[in-house]
Amino acid sequence: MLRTHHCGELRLNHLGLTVTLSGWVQKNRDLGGMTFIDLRDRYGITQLAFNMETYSDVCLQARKLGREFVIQATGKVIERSSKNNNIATGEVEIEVTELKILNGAKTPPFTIEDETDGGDDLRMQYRYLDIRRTPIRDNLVLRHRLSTETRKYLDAQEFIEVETPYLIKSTPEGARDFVVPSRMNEGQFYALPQSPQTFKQLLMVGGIDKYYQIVKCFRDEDLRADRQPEFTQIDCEMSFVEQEDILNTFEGLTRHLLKEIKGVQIDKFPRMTYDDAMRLYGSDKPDIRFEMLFHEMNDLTQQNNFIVFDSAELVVGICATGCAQWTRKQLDALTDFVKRPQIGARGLIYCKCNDDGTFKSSVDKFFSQEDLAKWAQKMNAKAGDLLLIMAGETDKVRKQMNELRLEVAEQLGLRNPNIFAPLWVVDFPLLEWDEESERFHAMHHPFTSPKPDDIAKLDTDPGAVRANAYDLVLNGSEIGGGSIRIHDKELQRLMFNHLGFTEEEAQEQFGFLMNAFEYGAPPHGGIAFGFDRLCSLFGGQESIRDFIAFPKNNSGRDVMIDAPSSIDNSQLDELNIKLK
RNA sequence: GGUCUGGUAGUUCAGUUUGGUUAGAAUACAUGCCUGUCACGCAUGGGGUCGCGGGUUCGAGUCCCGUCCAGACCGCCA
Repeated sequence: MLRTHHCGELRLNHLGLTVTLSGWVQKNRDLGGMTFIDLRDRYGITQLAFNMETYSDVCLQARKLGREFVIQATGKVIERSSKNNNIATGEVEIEVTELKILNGAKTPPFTIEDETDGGDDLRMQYRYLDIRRTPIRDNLVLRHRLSTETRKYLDAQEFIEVETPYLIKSTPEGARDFVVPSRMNEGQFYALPQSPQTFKQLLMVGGIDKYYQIVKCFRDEDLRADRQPEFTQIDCEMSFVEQEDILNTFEGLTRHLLKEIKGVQIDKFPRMTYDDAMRLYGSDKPDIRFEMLFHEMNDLTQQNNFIVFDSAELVVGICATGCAQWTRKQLDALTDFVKRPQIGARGLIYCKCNDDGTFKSSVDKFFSQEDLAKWAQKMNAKAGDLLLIMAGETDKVRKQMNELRLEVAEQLGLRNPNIFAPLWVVDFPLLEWDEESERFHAMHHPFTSPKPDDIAKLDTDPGAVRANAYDLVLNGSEIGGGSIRIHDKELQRLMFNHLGFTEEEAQEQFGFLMNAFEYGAPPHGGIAFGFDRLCSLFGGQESIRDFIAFPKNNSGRDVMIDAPSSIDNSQLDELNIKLK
């Protein structure tokens, strides 16, 4: 037997027991007459003790053990004469009588410790060593628990998990597809799914009623800290439901996960329309852990000969509570922040609400104390608060102010990862104007149903048509999104038509779905959660990479296995592919 | 496609602003000493293509141009 116990379980009540442990050498402390070795496995660390007086052969052997050697040690569990409260097994140690090296190890390129000295690049190249570290292992355990609890909850709600194919058909809508050549069908290609969207709808036509799948999806787009080319969704669909049913069911899932994994009880999931979210937060995924709402200030700021305000479509401000004492340097840094090309604001106007009731603004030349007092009143500011104001084109300035709001909140420590504030954003627009192709695109996807009241506007004012679409936002991150789908063939045809598909294109790309709708498709809708992002939020981190066992780097490469890579000519020949 | 930051010992970094002696620190590693360590301690030692290529200069880790790699972001992600 290679081990009788693991390295995290021995306690005082095991005293006297002869045990065998196996694991990795975390650290070797050679004190001369004595040697201590920290033996590590997935479950913890147990100290092995070696004494020159009692078992000199074994002790001499132990002295030579290097980091990350794989060893097996047998001995008696004894109480430590000096205990270590920092580890769970710190009251006992093993008096080793037999020691066997199961495998040697080169010195690792970085230290296998919680605070490693290794950089990202190196850690990714030796990811199998990185995974030995507790923080990474904990993340993978968290991910496992989240998927387990998700399955428990959905199973209890009578959802069934159905696998859908990975080799499917490419469609030009949406993100770029990863493409797989077909050897047996010369010149033809599969695509990897961006999501199982059409298949889950076909499962509804198939009468599967409540479907879910924890499933890999693939998008060939540029990466970010929270975006990988292959990622995992909790994909769900239900039949005979309205929006309300979906929101309730998946609010339940989120509540369950927060309670089971984080021990957080959230009773209310507030709801906000897309229009309100944009107006009050400048974002379709507002972080509502803190207030700092937008205040539209056009009425109080325009026609005052201040050209920046007078020429603006929107003047909008936020109130940073208690920040009136911020220095010129801090305010200049904020101004630089919004003027960075990524944000692109022209400038930032501030007004300090001093403790003595006076106001100090960067536009004192144009506005009197009375004017500024009105601003403060409108923005519910008190003495000691700081007003931050930007002006410009409505869409742009909202976006810029959203960035500023998040930055200020960050500086004020209001983005606490241990606080969870979920929010439903509802009534998304159905269509979105795309400047590049000069046509409307589906904001969600082309299977999303319009609000019945708005269908008439499809011809007259397409941009104003609202959809039965919703996002679940958690702490300013979109963690899920879905919609009530179209189940009527004629309406689906109409949608494709409005999205600029010809009859033939629609038939060629989505004929299978429209045909299915002719055979009794039930009303249905669903949602998909970004599982990696959910994991990182629950783990309190910005990047999803350390919640994925083997992630890709910034350029979509796996630096450990060195993929992607070229393939040899015989493979290309077989696939009938010629490279340029 | 674009913006920004970084690349110096096995590793993490300092040094680059203002070019000039033998490129440093910590940690890791090796050797020796040490019987209660747990960030063990002490002593000694080895370890460098300053990402790569070109240029300026008497002289380049340092300045200039190009390029590669990594990270963050914008575009993109129905």
